[in-house]
Amino acid sequence: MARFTDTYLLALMAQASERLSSEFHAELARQGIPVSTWRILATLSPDMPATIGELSKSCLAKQPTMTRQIERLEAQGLVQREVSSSDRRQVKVRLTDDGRTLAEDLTQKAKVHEARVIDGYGASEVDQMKRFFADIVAPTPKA
Amino acid sequence: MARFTDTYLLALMAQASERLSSEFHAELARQGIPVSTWRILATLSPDMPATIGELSKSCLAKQPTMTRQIERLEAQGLVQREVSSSDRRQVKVRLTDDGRTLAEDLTQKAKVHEARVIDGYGASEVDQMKRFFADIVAPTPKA
DNA sequence: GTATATTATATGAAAAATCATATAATGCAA
DNA sequence: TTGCATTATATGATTTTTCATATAATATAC
Repeated sequence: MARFTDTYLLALMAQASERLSSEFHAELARQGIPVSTWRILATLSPDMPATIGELSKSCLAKQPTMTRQIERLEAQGLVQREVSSSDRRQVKVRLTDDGRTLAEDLTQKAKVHEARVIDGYGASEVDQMKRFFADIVAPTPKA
Repeated sequence: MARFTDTYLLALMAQASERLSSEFHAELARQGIPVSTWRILATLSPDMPATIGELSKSCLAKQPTMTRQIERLEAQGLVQREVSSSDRRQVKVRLTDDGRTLAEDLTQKAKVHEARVIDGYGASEVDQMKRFFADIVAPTPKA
């Protein structure tokens, strides 16, 4: 009898995701950058402000965690926050110039890594995969 | 210009993985079971001992984290540990009867949830996906 | 408009994860 | 065998994350 997790889709998917990311995460570690910080910078790149709530969804963290991560990044001068004018409950987070510089460097490296990961799979296969994932994350309404 | 993370494969994959799992994780939460505990129980199911190192890889946690999670589960009577006879550095972790009972209940629910997630995709598409992920997790040696 | 419900973020207290390193068993070379 | 590198797990100190809940703004019903 095999392990349950050897055939359970969500376990395979989570492990595959982790595996594919791990080399890049090691590169981040060499630069002293936590994965959680990378996710925030990547989400705000190239210059796309987001609220705490949007960031917490996108970065797979709970809201209180995100509030505190943003506090840290703000203290490091990588992001700045500002109350949203349309809804004063919301906090809009955006990259500072320093943050943008770092984010551009990292996203560039991420693209290189992505190309290496993708290499070996067919372009159409990769495209199909991206659409599959993107549709799960933000489903296109069915007709 | 779109967000970097809207087209970055690894971000899409991680978010899709999280999204698909979230409903089941909510079910776990209702039973007061942390996701980290679920991952361990699932890995040891149906009755497959594993070492601390194997568990930490499978459950996406660092080794010191896994040591402490296993301490907690042992205190709860869900798993037991034993020094491996073949290599006395290793610790073999296995489900107790109570642990197995809980794990069987949860894996059953996970299968039901998986079926619901899969529903809507073609069987061959799902199969292709599983093979794709499984091959990333445990690559089959190339000829 | 007022009261009530809902939503977005913040925060204190507690739990968990992580880093760096220690300990101990094994493998390997000479 | 001895010595040295490697591997597996444990642990102290610290940082992060999380839970529960507070605060404040907005939406809704009346």
